[in-house]
Amino acid sequence: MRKSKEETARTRERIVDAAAKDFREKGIEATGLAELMASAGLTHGGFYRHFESKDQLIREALGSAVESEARWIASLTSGGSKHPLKKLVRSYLSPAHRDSPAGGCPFAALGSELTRLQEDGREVVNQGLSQIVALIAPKIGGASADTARLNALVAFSTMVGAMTLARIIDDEKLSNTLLREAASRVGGGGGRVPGA
Amino acid sequence: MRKSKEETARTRERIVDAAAKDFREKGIEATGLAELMASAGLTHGGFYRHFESKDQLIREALGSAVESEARWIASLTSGGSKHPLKKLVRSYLSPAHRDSPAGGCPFAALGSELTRLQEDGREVVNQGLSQIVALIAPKIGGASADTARLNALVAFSTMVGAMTLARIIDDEKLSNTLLREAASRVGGGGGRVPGA
DNA sequence: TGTACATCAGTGAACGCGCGTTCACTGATGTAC
DNA sequence: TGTACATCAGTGAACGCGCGTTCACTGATGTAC
Repeated sequence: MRKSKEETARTRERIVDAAAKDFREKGIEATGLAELMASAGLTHGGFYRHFESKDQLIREALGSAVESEARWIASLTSGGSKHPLKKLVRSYLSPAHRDSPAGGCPFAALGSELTRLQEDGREVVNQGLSQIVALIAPKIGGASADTARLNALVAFSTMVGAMTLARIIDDEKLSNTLLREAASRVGGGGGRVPGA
Repeated sequence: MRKSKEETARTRERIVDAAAKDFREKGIEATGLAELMASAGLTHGGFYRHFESKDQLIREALGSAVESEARWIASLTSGGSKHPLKKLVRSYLSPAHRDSPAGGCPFAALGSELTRLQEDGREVVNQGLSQIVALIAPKIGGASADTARLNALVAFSTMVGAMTLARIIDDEKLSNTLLREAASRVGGGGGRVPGA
């Protein structure tokens, strides 16, 4: 049953993608390898042909999730939009994002689990965070580049916290209101944004 | 080895307290019953004399953690303080709180795990959240009582998000700066607060 | 280009381990008279 | 108040189960000549 190099590479990618998705949906610890391999269309025995350990997969999956968030932010804030920050904030703090954590922000989906990561995983996540902050900073602005980065970090804190609480809150109306209000506080207020 | 009613009640409380602490420190799923009973000074076999299941303990421990946060907020914001909100925000967003999650805010310590709780646990946590918001609302103010509560909820979102990210961030200087900056954004800025 | 052999991706059973839960047992507490 | 018995908090061993990990095996791919 040996597979070609290309197919092997594609399989590996499929496992990382499934992990990035399952981890955000069910939590890292709560996701078993057998379950995860099944959602990549494989049996669990083959896992170790691709990875040394679950820890290694965690690192790669978190890296992938964080990178795809960065790409998502970059695509929303680039292009000739008049209000890139508003677009980003509204998209992030949308009910759609709240209701599908599997494809969304790993900081909101896994926040408290990320604080307990060991060194290697923390490094990946920290690098991703500073990348995200660097993308938001020029859109949010500030007296200096440092101030802009700090503004971006505080704004991102609000977005992560509001999304986490919006997912905890049972009352859907209150949850929606929180998202809307937090968005307006962070720079997503005012009129409609086309395509957001 | 039967114990008196009073001692039995104290033992039960000790288990709940240990759980409230261990859960916030290591995560709910990651904390085993044997480990938890040991930190209450018992062997694991006796657990089921006090609780029907781990799920029941989770509910009680979360209730306890959330209640003690409400008491903490109440004590900080009551009394004749001139700047009760500032006092609360600075205390919440302190490096001391960041460095000891075991005794701190369960929303910051367990945020993403709380989003995956089933019905009973969600209810406890939702009730606690609205209690906390009700305590902060009069201190933060707003055009109406509803607006004040919404302001409080958004402010709390920022606090939870900033604390979560501050715990993820490896660079201690940046982590401290985030806490300070988030505090000033939420109403904790300006000069010193005596006793905060 | 064709043949012979080594490699290795994927399968499915099995490993030890720690989990939540159950149980027989002990002996101090609580209760009935 | 004192005695006899039932209750039950806590212990420590054991349960089945699912976890991460390992392994023998299969057969298509890759390589050497």
